[in-house]
Formats: sequence, C-alpha cells, structure tokens
Amino acid sequence: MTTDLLLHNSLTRAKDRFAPIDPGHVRLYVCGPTVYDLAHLGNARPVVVFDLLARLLRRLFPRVTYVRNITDVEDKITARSLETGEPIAAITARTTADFHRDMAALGALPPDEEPRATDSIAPMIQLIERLIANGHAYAAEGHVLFSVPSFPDYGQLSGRSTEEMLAGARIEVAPYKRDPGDFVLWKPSTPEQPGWDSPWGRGRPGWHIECSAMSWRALGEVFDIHGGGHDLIFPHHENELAQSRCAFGTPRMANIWLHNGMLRVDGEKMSKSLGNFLTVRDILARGAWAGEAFRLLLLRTHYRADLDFTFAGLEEAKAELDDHYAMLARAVEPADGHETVLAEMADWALAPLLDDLNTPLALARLRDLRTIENVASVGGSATAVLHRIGKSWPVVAGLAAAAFREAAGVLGLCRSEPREWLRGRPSAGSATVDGQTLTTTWHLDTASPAAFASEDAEIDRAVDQRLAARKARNFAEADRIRDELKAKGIVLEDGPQGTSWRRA
RNA sequence: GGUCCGGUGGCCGAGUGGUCAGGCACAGGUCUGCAAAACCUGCUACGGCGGUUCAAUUCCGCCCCGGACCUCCA
Repeated sequence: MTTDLLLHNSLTRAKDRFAPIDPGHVRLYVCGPTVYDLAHLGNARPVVVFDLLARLLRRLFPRVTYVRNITDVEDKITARSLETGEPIAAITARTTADFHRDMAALGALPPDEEPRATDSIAPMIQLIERLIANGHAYAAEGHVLFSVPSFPDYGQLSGRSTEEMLAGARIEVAPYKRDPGDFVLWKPSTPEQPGWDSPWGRGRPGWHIECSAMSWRALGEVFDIHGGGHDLIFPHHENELAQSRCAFGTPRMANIWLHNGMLRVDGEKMSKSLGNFLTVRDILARGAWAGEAFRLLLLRTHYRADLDFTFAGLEEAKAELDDHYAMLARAVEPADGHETVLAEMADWALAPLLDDLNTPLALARLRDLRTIENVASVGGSATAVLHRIGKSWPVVAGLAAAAFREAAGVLGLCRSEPREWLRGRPSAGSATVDGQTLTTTWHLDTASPAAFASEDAEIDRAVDQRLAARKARNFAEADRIRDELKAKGIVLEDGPQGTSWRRA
C-alpha cells in the first residue's frame, strides 16, 4: 500500500501530503478529556477519529507514538468537588476509569501514552520559566501571562488578527494584563483550590500550558500531527502553539493540525438546558451492539463535517453491521493462490483513507466487497458491481470476505466473532500494536454466559423441531415454531447448509 | 458585528468541468414449501440568481439558509 497520505491541515487550510519528520517514527498528539463528568457523544468523536488515524498510520509506518492526555486539574473539576464534596482525586480517578471503559466500548485502542496534567507540573513550570527568560511571558500579581504581542505569528492557526479577536471579545480585561490578548500560563490558587509550589507562589497552571508540556515531554519540541475538536482551534490550540514555538524557538509546533467537526443531536447543539445532552453511556445502554454501531455511525460521516446524531441513524448503523456480520458468518477461508488479489482488494477499500480519511467512501467500498462475497457464497451476479468499480476480480468464496476483514480492521470495525454478534453477543476484540496485544470490548455489561448458553440451547432445540416438521412437510407446525421464535426476537434463515438463527 | 465552514434525490452521505458514488426507505423481479437472507432492476439529485466555458452540481460573483468559533467547550 502506498504511504501517500493527504491530510487537511488547519494551519495551511489545504490538504497537505503527510511527510513524517522521522519516517521511522510518527508522532501524534491529541487533546484528551477534562475528567469531571461522563464522556458525552462529542467527546467520543475525536477519540474514534484519531483511533482510526493511529490504526492507519500503524499500517503505513514502522512505528507510531500516539499520545492523548488526561486533564485532571481544571476549575470545572474543582467546582464539581466543592459542589458534591467528593475529593478532586476521587472525581478524576473515577471519571478517568469511566472514560477508559466507554472508549474501549467504542473499539478505540488506548493511546501509547496518556500523560496526566497533575504529573506534568514540573515541565509546565520549566516551560513557563523559559518563556519568561525569552521575553514571551511575564509575572504579575501572582499570575504569569503569555505576551501575545511578543509573537508575531499569533493568530495564524485560527486565521484571525489580534484586533479581530479583541473586537469580538466578551470578557473583561484583567488589570494585570499588559495587553488585552495576553493569556494565563500560571495563576494563584486559594487554599481550597488545588495548587503547587512554583517560583510565583502556590498556584495552578492555565488551561493551555499542559498540552505544550505534555506533548514536549512525550514527543519532543516539534512533532508530526496535533489533533482535537474544531472548537479547540481558538483559543486552546492557538495558545498552545504560541507557547511551544516561543519556548523552543521553532517554526512549528506540529506540522499538521487536524480538527474534527462538531456533533449535534437532533439538529441542535448538545446542551443540558435543551435536554438533548447525551453521554456515551446513554448510547451503550441501548444494547450490546450500540458501541460498535456508534463507532460506525461516526465513521459514516467525514471527520471534518459536522454530524447530526439521531437514534434512527444509530439503528441504521446497527443494521449495516448486522449485514456485514451475516456475510462474515457465511464466509469460508479462501483457497490458496489468491493472496495478491486479496491484498489488492483490501488496499482498494482502504485507499480512500489516504485522501484525508475519506471513511464514507471506504465504507462504501467495504459494502462492495460484501456484495462480491455474498455472490460467491450465496449466489447471484457480481457483474454489475464489478463493472461499476472497474475490477475483474475472481468471485471466489471467502476471498472478498478476507479482504473485507482486513480492511475493516483498519477502521476498527467487525472485530467480533460474527456468529456471536448475530446472536446478540458482540465479543471482545483484540489488536496487536507494536507487538503488544490490546483488548477492546464492544459492550459495557456482559450478560451471564450461562444464561445465554441455556437460552441458545432452547432455541437450537426449537430449530431442530421445526426442521423435523419441515422434513415431514408439516409446514403449519414449522411456521408456528418460526413465528413463536420471531415473537422472541429470533429470526431464522434457511440455507443449503441448514437453518441459522440470529437475534434481531 | 468579525472570522470560518457548509447547503447533493423521501432520509443519510461521497464525489466530479463532460458516460456510475454508495447506503436506508420504497416499488418490481430471481431464488424459496412459505418466509428470511442474498442477488438483479427501477427511483436519475446537486439552495437561488448571474458570470466564465463548447460544456458547471463541480470554477467565479452576489443573495438566501444552516452551523462553528470570537478567551468554559471534543
């Protein structure tokens, strides 16, 4: 597969060819969550999008380091603690664990490193000291501020001039700021607020400095890709970039800046006041299938476009997965001798990802592979699809399915055992990354395996009885059994190899 | 108000200066004891008005509509 990857760079506002600084080692940083509450749907989008990017990069390059931070010091966390009485450390530990569970349920592999802000105070202080020494920051009344006028490129990423920003600013300018645009690197803490000793007294970091410090420690002064939600471009990423470049005197902080689009719910921005605020848990509660279905739903829209979440869309994604898994459940291992065309098929399906992660087109190609496999294993004609896509691939049982499996793996989809999925039990998936096997689980709660086993046995018995009735041409009885199962949500499919069943 | 991004068939959603996206839904058909599944066929869209061009959904301008950001926000 070619490594010619194009990515839309927010910095240049164009699709740039991705050229790693070190072709042997790609370095990626993504802004992670502030851990004070359960992850909402919007939090999940960058996690899934950049999980896909990391998987793709791992396919293209020998080594990838993917860093995603945990913000565990922030005034929202403090406020929550004061409100509920739960200690800050307990809130952040619990919320971090919840976040990990939820993201695993979406099939997102853990990042290679997950630094925490509270473990990175020392490098933050180092950075701030460098900025002061460089003349890019100054201390005032217990605060340390970044001097925006000291950095001529300020505003480059978000595409706005300092005057524009101030014209629209809705906030009062603090008296200790030399310039209204200056932002806080360090601020003093009251006794009830979390704080650390520093050259400027007991205090805590500003919002942006943590990412400059953590990306520096994990990836170096300049790295390849920096990602996050579109809403982070200003001020967060603009300020991060300013801090890092001024601290190190580099022309770039990251070469490529990627930003995912926002998520709406039923056409409106998610907000607690509108009552349309949905957590990932709310989605996962719909069923064992919901985690993977939500992942697919996210990938069905290009990452840079805004996405309007609906439960109807989630159901549609579930139906698509059912069809994929049904195909995989039928598939046999392909005969030897088709390795070249198998690789060609998988690369063809994945090729759209190289064009700025065009997941909708890649998913359409996956469906075409599915059609080819269905023709090979069930019957019908693949002439139309092969003609449309301009290929003359052999229609051999198991071949397109194997290519599908490989390509879907890069998208992080269809990792469950197909028969288990169809019977309502998505199984744990695993992936090998840098020689390490990482496990992802699609579902939050595992129903008792024993209960499933006994119910399955009961269904199998009913299916056998119906088969016997059919053999005796007692179709009334056969149909009665089928209807009875259907009422329980069990769908039967008669095939040449016998009857299979699935949970609808 | 400033900056930016979008408006594609009933719905979702890619893409392109000139024969095709794709999916869902819907309607026919093949297969099947009947179903289901699978496959085939149909459904021929690009917000409005101008402009450039032999040719525009695709490029340019204006307008309308929606959304994001403007120091809490993925």
